Amino acid sequence: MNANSLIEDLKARGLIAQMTNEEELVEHLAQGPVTLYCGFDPTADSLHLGHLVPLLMLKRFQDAGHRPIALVGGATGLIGDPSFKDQERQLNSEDVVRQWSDCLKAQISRFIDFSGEDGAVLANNYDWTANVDVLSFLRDIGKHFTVNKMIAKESVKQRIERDGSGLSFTEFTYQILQSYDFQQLNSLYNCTLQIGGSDQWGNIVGGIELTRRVNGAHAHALTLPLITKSDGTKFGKTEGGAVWLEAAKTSPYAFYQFWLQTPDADVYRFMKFFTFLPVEQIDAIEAEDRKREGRPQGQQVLAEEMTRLVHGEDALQAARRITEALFSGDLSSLSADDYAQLQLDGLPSSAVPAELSETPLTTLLVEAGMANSGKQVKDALQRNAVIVNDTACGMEQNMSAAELFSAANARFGKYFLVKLGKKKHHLFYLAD
RNA sequence: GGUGGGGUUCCCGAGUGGCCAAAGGGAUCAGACUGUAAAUCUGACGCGCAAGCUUCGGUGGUUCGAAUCCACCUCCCACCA
Repeated sequence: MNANSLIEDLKARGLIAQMTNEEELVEHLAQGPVTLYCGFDPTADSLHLGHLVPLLMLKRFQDAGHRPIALVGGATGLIGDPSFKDQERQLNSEDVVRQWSDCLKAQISRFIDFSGEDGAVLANNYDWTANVDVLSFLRDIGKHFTVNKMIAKESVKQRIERDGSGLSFTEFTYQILQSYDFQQLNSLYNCTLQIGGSDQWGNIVGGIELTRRVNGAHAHALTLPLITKSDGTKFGKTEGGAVWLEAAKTSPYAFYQFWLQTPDADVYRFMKFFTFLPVEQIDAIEAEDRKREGRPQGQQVLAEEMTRLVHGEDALQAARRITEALFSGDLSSLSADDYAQLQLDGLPSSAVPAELSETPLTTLLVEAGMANSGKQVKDALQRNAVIVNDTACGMEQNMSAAELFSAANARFGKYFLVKLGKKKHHLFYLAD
């Protein structure tokens, strides 16, 4: 893919929010492989969906022949980025941040190819920040920043002007640190492009300026749009919170389901953002869906692409098997092996407690993690929305757990598939 | 250090002595309708199957009774020094 078509493709996908001079950037990219970077601060032990777009963007550039640097913010993660945050954040301990940094490194490696001499680079800004002493920092770096400009940045303006919040000097300094990263990466790797979410524009531009002043080098910026949902709610959240890229935190099945439930109004847009399918193909799918009656195929395609990309082919197949079994409506067709497979595939499951005579269903299902409180289960019971092996249960069965979960009622003498509402499933099994 | 304003259930935000587990909105969950979509309508929404239990920054007090009054403490914000 040549430089122009890369940018053209990104535009067609709606993946570009802002760029520094487009012509210059296109020309720069055309002149040969460019080294670019994107930073990921360790704010948790896993990346989540919000990180995926920039991460994949690095991959898009790599696929187009450029060299990405994935920067883990071992240093910046200790400070906290105030950009567009309405509150000061809690500082995390160094140990925790270091641990999280390692987690992120492992994840990032799954998406980008770091092998080979010209392969991608995995960097950590802790390496060039930790040993800078205060005086050098203030004299060599701080001198290039005017507070006037720093305050004027849109990303911190709210915090400075708004009543009821403040901005600590610590967080205020963040933009200098990030600028320093860019300048360092420019020196170390001749990195000339930084990408990031559109909220990073201010920080990136700061880095461009510092790079010019200190290194005399010309650098570029490209930001990605914030992913929004058509209904205005926040993208990437489910009942359980963020959708993580780590299988242990968000199972491939849950991940697959998340994408499958994408609203029609968002699905084609998301396909352009998140998948590597050509834009024409996505447009074709959309056109086809428009013509067909009933259920569109977009969500299916999106869910498969994403699950395969993040968790791999095997995990995708497992997620599909579970989905097939649970939503086809016919549980009687499942064999004993199928039940065992569901469990292996990652359907949430737990053993039936030995003594149930005193345990209401509400408690049992809450303990299994199917609901947050007994009230929710009660609500479902009152509407006959709790189904144990195809038997709908009402409030009057609440104290009948022992009977419902008896060996006599178990499938293959062992399994109980419990459904709460339409979408929550849990496999109970009798312990041997 | 001074003065003033504020801290209410996941979030926003009413509530100034009983009728308050606490208005309203948002988020969320369930039901109907559908396509595991959206929109709409219905219900739930501190905890508990229930009896009942625990909340309104903290502690102590006044009172038959406090989120509401008093004292002290604490945190946040604004202005002043």
